[in-house]
Amino acid sequence: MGPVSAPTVYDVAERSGVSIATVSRVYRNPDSVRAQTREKVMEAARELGYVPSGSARGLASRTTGVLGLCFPDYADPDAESAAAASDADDDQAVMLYSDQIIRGMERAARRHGYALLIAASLDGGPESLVAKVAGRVDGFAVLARTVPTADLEVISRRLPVVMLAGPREIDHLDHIVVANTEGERELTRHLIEDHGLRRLAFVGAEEESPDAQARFRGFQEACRDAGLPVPSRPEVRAGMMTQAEGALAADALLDRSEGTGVERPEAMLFANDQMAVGALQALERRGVRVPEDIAVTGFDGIPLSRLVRPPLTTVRQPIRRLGEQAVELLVQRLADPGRAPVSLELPVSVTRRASCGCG
Amino acid sequence: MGPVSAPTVYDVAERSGVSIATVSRVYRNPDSVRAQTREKVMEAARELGYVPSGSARGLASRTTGVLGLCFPDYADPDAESAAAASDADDDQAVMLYSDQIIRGMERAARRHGYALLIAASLDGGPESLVAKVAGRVDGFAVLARTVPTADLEVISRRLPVVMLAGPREIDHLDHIVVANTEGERELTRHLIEDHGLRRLAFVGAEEESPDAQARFRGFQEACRDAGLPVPSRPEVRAGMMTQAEGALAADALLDRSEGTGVERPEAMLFANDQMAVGALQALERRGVRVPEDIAVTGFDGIPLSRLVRPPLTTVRQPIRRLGEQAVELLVQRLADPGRAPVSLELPVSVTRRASCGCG
DNA sequence: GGTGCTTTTGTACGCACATATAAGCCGTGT
DNA sequence: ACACGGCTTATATGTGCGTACAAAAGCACC
Repeated sequence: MGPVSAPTVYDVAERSGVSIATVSRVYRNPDSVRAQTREKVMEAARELGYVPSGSARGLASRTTGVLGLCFPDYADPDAESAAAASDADDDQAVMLYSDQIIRGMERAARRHGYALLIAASLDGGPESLVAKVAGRVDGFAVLARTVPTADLEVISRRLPVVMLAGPREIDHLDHIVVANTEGERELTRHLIEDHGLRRLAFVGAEEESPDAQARFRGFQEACRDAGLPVPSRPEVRAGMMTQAEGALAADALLDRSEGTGVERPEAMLFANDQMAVGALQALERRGVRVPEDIAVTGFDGIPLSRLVRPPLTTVRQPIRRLGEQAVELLVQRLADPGRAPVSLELPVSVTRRASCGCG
Repeated sequence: MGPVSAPTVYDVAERSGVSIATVSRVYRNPDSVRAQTREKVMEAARELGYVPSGSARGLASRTTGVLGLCFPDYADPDAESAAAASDADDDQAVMLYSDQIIRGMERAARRHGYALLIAASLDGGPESLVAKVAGRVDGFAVLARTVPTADLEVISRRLPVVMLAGPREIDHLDHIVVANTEGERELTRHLIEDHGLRRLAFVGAEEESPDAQARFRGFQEACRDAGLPVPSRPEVRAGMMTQAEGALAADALLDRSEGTGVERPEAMLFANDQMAVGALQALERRGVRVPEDIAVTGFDGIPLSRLVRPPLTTVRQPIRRLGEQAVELLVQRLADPGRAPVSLELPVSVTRRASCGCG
């Protein structure tokens, strides 16, 4: 039958003829209760269908055993049928990214005995989802730009918060980024030095994406180091870092050179893999060969990047590690709330595949 | 500053000169408090860094606003460096599956104002992760075979539980499955009738996988319907439904026919996409062409299936939908605890691509 | 049977908030 | 002057469990 009014410690205590303290001990520290008593209690609990109330425990013990994650979900949660039915490509970028963080955090959390509470951020009144999460966890991670800084300011005074993959908006928070700039610089250097390419076009994204910005900086640095002209802004800016936008960007770049006398770029460097994959498709449609006619690169190292034809040269980003590290930082800070704020930069690595002309 | 001792309603009430009840109202039902009073309270809260305690709220209101998910994680959580560094392929099968459920549940949960608490199941004493989750949520979903039936029996008497993708172990629970048998039967029929294939080899998995079993039943039925010999067991059984195991299975099948005089099968039907993808790689390595020399099919319809060469004919399974439906069932049952147990079977659809000889 | 310990169990209070109920305020109508 | 009604806020109690401290029960030994 369905759930009935929930039994409490008192019910179990009464049924097994002990006090509530003993019932509590059986669950929190079984060894502190004589085996015989423990059995009595556990049997009564089984018979009654007793499950300890997490809320009551949390209240009494002042800890929840749960860590949280707030991430953005660009997809409209109401557009379910369309998205689910077609597994819309446009979703994949964000999805893969946050999914991997979730998985990384879940694993690391489990190692430390925590469960994971996740919520895509949503703007709202004083009762935003963020506040809800914040009240139910011992600490949590926030993907950049998902929670208003003002809210974070308040919340971070009450519990540990670690900021992921973005600018450090609040300087007393722990903070993790990946080496976007270094990675793109190294990738660009590879194209220039090892493949002798000169006319490079960087495809960025909306200005607000700090990742895309940092990667563009790396691109600039490599150009400068090589003595090439240093563009002050990306050649093209996509709106959403999706496959569709990547295809559009590639088309735009080619159109630009076909009509006019401008020479076609020798390489397109995309701010992420999704766009690069879309570009590969667009190029194939136009009969432009990769890498013979033009080199293409991405950034992130998502699984797709290895499976497309040609396999995509990219910069592998340890996304899952990002989630794991977030948990580690949270756990460490819970153990030592007083320590100085930590800022980590996770290393990335250039993955050379066929799309740039490598093996 | 690190987190300090958390301010409570009392602190906010005192600072803003109202009672704690008013503070509570401001958060739970802002409109029930005069705007002027509300502002006073909110400002005090901001100054103090007040965040309502989810535990206390849960206790007092007897609801948490959180739904849960228990799923299996076959990966060893301690093997972090190896797995994270290489993004091991072997992980992907499970990962994609549970990740999609997580995403589906998260979206649907958010639509209904819930957050999602996730935990990979872990055996343990009376304090297993499952119990922890159960105590902190208003209801939760369980992937088949992740929680001992005995535990579920107890927990389901206290709160709604919906069982996903597996046998209905407890008959008073809500339950969702996908049409595994029908899907594989239809797929097999397609190979037999439309491509004229006769020597079919089904690659299953460890016996305990109910999904693989159900799919094999569909395979059997199609063979029977077509008047072909009906195998009583899969041609090969993989251990883990991973790419690596799929490759091994493909090799095993080919080796078997090469050495001996046994004719090579005309088609390999894998119990899931991951194995099929691994098989494609193995076949390519051996110089066996797909679909000219042999047809290959999968099951699940993961994004990869469309990207591999050749694109994989498979059965699309609405995994994300599974998660969404789980939430819907939970929400409905929370609204009406008395209603009869629901059992859903989600439809699947055969996706014909090049790997079977289509298009 | 009593003594000095150790182990096991019980009592009582606190955790932070929700909410039912009561009280207060203010303007209106009698 | 007083009762009334609608709106706002305060008081008091309940929520289920953890735990310090106290009490009791074992237990070994004299």
